[in-house]
Amino acid sequence: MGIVELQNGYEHLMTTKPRIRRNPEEARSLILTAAGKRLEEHGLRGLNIKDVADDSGIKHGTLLHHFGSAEGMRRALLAKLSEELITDMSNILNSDAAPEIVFVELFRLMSQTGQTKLLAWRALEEDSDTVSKDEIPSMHLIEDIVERVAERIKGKDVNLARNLIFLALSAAVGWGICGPTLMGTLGMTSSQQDQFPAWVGEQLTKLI
Amino acid sequence: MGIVELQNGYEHLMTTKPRIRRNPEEARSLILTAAGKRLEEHGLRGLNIKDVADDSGIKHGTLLHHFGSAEGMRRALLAKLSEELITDMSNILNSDAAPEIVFVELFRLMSQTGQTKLLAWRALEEDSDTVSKDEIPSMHLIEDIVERVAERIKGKDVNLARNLIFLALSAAVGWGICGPTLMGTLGMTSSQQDQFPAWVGEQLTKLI
DNA sequence: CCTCTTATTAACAATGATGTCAATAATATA
DNA sequence: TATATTATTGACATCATTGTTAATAAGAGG
Repeated sequence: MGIVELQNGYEHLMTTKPRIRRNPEEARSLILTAAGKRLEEHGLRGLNIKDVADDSGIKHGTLLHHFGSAEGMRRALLAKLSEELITDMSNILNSDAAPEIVFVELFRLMSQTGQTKLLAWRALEEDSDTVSKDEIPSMHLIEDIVERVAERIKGKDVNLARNLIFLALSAAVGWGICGPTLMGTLGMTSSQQDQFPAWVGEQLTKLI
Repeated sequence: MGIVELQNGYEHLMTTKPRIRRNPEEARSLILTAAGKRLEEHGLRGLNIKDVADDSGIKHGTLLHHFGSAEGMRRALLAKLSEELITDMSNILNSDAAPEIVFVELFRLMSQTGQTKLLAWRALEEDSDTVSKDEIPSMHLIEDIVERVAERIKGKDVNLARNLIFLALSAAVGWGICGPTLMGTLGMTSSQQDQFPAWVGEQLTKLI
């Protein structure tokens, strides 16, 4: 770094600044990781190519070389985070754990600020075209999960299973998005707040 | 408008452009209404003072005069929308309607894109300091509502009432934020989707 | 060792958003 | 009517963000 910042008149002594040359996947990965951190810590305004590039230790021109445009970078991040979220959800729903545990885990997952911001970001993206279909990973296994839950229900009611899963998911999402705020206005103590996920699990289990 | 756009050399004929002078509240109201529309239709990027001013039929300098800064305008909008949402929620919860109806109404409220974007926006606002406490309208009546629901419960279980209300609210929020997307990946038909709010109402009523 | 590809970089250009300021005019108030 | 207040406006200044380009150098493959 300092090598190139010599006083004027000594340019002939300047050593060319060494370059790190990464392969494309590595560069893209570095950038998207930094971008994800920025989204968590600084919100959407943090997702500009200059700051993301700085955090990744590269120049913003290089970033543009890899993603084409600032929008391109953002869409890539959106796709990556969406995929990760779906994977996490699937893993939880697909586990052998008891229903109550599953619900608590779902709530825990959605409580992470990263997931909250991801969902909020997606909700804010005005035209749904911005998120092209093929960027949303398909969730083949979800049908298996629905059936597995259905098996625990008397009469193997698939629709009931689907509704229950959806209720759990949307409650978890709502909790992640504005749990603390709502809790506050509802006058809940923090211990009541902590118990809420478990309580939901307990109640929903009753509906099975 | 056209009056001032005469050819050069005729400036002496120019009539001074008439000015509309509004009182401050009216001006602020005009601006925030336009801003709200832009948030719905264009997302966060639509909330810049130039576009909002254009939509309100005023100059952006005037907007700055009333709100101090672009951030000031956004915070004012956030406060206004939050207040409206809380009011709407309170009205629904406070109505005499049967529980199932109440739940359906809550879901309908949250399905409006305006509410979705509001919540998403709030979730994205990085530092919670940005939303100062006094901008969130207090919800005194909520305690009354909780008690009224509790009266319908055997044993007047206030905590149960609170939890139920919160479950309904967070499910409605989750539905508003990513209902369609999740529904799609879960393989629900559109008629199943339409029935979901009513189904939730039915189920939650069982828990009373 | 030579050549080709391309990741990387600095410097610059272009655009957009935010904010400042002095002048003006509408309205209230004396 | 005369004066004070302030909402309004255009023109300008500033800053941040995005994008472009030509030159450079790291590494792959011959």
